Amino acid sequence: MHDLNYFRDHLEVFADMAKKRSIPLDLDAFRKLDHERRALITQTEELRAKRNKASDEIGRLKKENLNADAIIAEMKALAEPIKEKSLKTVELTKTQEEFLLRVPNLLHASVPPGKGSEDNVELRRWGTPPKFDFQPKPHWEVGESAGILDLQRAVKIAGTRFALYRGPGARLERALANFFMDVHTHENGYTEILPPFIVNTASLVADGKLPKFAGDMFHLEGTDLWLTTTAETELTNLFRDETLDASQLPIRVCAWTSCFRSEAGAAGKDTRGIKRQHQFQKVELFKFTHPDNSYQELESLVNNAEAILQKLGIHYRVMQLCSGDTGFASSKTYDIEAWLPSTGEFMEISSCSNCEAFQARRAGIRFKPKGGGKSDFVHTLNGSGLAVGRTWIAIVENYQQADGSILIPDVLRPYMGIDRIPAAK
RNA sequence: GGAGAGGUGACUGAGUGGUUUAAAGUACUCGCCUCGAAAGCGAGCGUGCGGGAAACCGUACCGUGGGUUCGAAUCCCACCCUCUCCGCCA
Repeated sequence: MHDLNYFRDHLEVFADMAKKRSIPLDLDAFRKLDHERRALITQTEELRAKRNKASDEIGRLKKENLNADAIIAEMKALAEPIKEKSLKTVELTKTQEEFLLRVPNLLHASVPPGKGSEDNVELRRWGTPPKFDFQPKPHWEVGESAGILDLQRAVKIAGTRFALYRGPGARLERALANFFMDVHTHENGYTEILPPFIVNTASLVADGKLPKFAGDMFHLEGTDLWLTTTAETELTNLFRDETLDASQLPIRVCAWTSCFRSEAGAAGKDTRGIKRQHQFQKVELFKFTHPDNSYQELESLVNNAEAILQKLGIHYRVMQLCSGDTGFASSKTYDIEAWLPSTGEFMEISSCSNCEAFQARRAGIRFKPKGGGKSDFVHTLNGSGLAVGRTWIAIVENYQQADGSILIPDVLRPYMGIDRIPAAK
């Protein structure tokens, strides 16, 4: 969310942002509402001031055993208009907040213009695609024939867009998660967090998921609770309504969680295989930083995520998202995309963003500057390090062999206990 | 799930209807004192919103939301959370 005073005084900045993101933003409606609201507040507070003064007077008169009936009668008449005006004020304030909660973050100056993913800019590539002397198969075929992926039974148990892994397939998912967490905690300086996988409404508003994206989540009926769509939500809310000390920054945390997405509106997209699921595992990287160096921290965050793919030996590219493709809460986002030989295309496997103070303001996460002075909002950064299920896909596709077996990359062998997943059980 | 106790500023903690703007202490910041420090003394010390060029003024906030009243931290109702005990349970 944006600071109300800044928003009001810089409407042209926000009009420009809306244009770059190709979203509608009715600033005239805001202007009118804001004007009306402020006029009403002034009126209400004048009446209240009058009443407060009279109440003091009544108290004084009563103390001295003097008659106060005349003033009391006068104030009684004031009660109704005060109530009426303050109710209207609350209503207008709510409308205004609702409006502001739906305004996306401002974009960093370096974000390239563009409408959608087709306008994202490729920054660099690492490695090369593996060479096959046969036609590489898609992951669901490799997985099903090796007996490590069972989509039919997953449908029976839960429904479409769910997966069931078996034997070394299940072990591979667990091995990847452990490997990621070990690298980030031992080599990259992140502290491991194991948070709840269910979050309340307040946490989602603070994170920026609500009110706008309620349709993308699973809501637990009759409660204030939702299944988490990403550990970003839990990690953002670690320090909600807390003031940190500047000397503590940056704080780097990571978490392995299950994530749940209803994928409403994704009908027909990625229906084959396990690329787009209602439930998947992800290792999330998260930083709370001083505003002065959040962009340096964004670069190292991306590098931390890239390091995983390098260790696994998977060919990838890093994209900078254009203005139209940058997420609601983000000022600047890099995507990492892993190579899939079956389609000859890259697949998003990580998304790393600097949200600047956008989430911190919603969540009330401040820091006290070193030399003292007024506290300010931290910057929050998040990124996948990496999506576990999609890395599973990348491993299975890139390391498949002509006989249907799957080689295990060296770094994963200690976690798997085997160097190859055999073709048949 | 049941019973009891409790939720007040960064922290401790007073405050059961009004002449007061939440007492006091601790911590913190500044000043005086000192060669320097401690102690002592003096002052400051919340957030949002509205008005104002500013100084500043006004207003709201004592878990949350309603209600009673001319006036609520204080009285009433509902809910949430924490602690203790019991029950259940991986």
